[in-house]
Amino acid sequence: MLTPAPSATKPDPQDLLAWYDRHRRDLPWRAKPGVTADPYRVWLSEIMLQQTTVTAVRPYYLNFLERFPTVEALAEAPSDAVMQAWAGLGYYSRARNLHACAKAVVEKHGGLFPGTEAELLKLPGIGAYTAAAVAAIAFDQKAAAVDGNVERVMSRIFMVEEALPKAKPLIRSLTEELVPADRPGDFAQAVMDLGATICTPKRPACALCPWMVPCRARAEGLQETFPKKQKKETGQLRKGAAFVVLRADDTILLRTRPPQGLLGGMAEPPTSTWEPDYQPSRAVLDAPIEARWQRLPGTVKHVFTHFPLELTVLFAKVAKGTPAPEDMRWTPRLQLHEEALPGAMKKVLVHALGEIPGGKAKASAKD
DNA sequence: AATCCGTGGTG
DNA sequence: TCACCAAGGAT
Repeated sequence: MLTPAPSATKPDPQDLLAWYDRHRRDLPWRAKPGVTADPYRVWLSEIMLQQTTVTAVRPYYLNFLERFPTVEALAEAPSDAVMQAWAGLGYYSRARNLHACAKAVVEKHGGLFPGTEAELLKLPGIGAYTAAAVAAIAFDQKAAAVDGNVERVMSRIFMVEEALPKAKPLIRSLTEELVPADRPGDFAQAVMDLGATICTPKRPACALCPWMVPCRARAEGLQETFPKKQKKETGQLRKGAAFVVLRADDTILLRTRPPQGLLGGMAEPPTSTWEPDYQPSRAVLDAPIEARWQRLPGTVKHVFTHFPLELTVLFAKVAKGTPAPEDMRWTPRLQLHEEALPGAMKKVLVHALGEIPGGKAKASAKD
């Protein structure tokens, strides 16, 4: 051979499992060592953890478990209660699918989650990753759960030059070959713990890594350049107006967004359309109700996945008995915290009314 | 296959 | 400030 192989050593799953036994994170949805996990809790946590940090999920998970202790309880709950409990966590289609999935498990599977990847995959809100994760963690199936952590770890270990997402099939097959037959669930959680605590996106702690020796990227000093990714551009700023109406009986005008699309099924004060060239000076023309509108100083800014939003807030007081326009309703100000209000809309209400009693949105007045 | 979906933390 | 990212799925 004229050129030496980068590394002939293969990563040993047992080395990772030994590391996991000493350094595993203690998480509320994670069963104690040697104990088989409850499928309902594993599934619930996996849905919440999709594209969401452990820190953000923890309080929501505990609250959900208290309000909906079993899959039956969740299936029987009204949709409003589920959406309200999810409000603030983001990606609200997850909440709708979560509810639909609970109903399907009760109606089609007698209240017991199916134990194979293929059957799990048929349920709403469960894709390739979650099916494998639940199968491995809750049912000891030899399944490869490939999430963002695993993609990062594998792309570094094997120095995958192809960019994501094109590299997904290759990374999946590389992962499948490493899943051990004896502890597939622990292996899945071990790779994710490694990615979350050692093999981090920036400044990975390679010196502490159980797979430092076989890691090809580390051998080249190029670990931080993996995984390669396609760039995506940030969206254009959209502007609009939000209308906060306070009726004399201390109620606020709200509506529910359509079930599909952005913030689907969530509550909000009425707003104009959101467009790049929206003129706030003409916002009163879009008002849902006739009133003496007061344009509040400053704006509310919010960043969605694919575009930033800037809302001008208009405020009005109206007389008791004023009827709500079509498809809108009056909610007592003291019950706003029971509404399924996404973060952006909480910011709007806080901007106009001050802190929401029992709410937990942060104020954000600018300009 | 590429786009659409929230939010909060971080360097 | 800002780009990046976090236990992805549906269409």
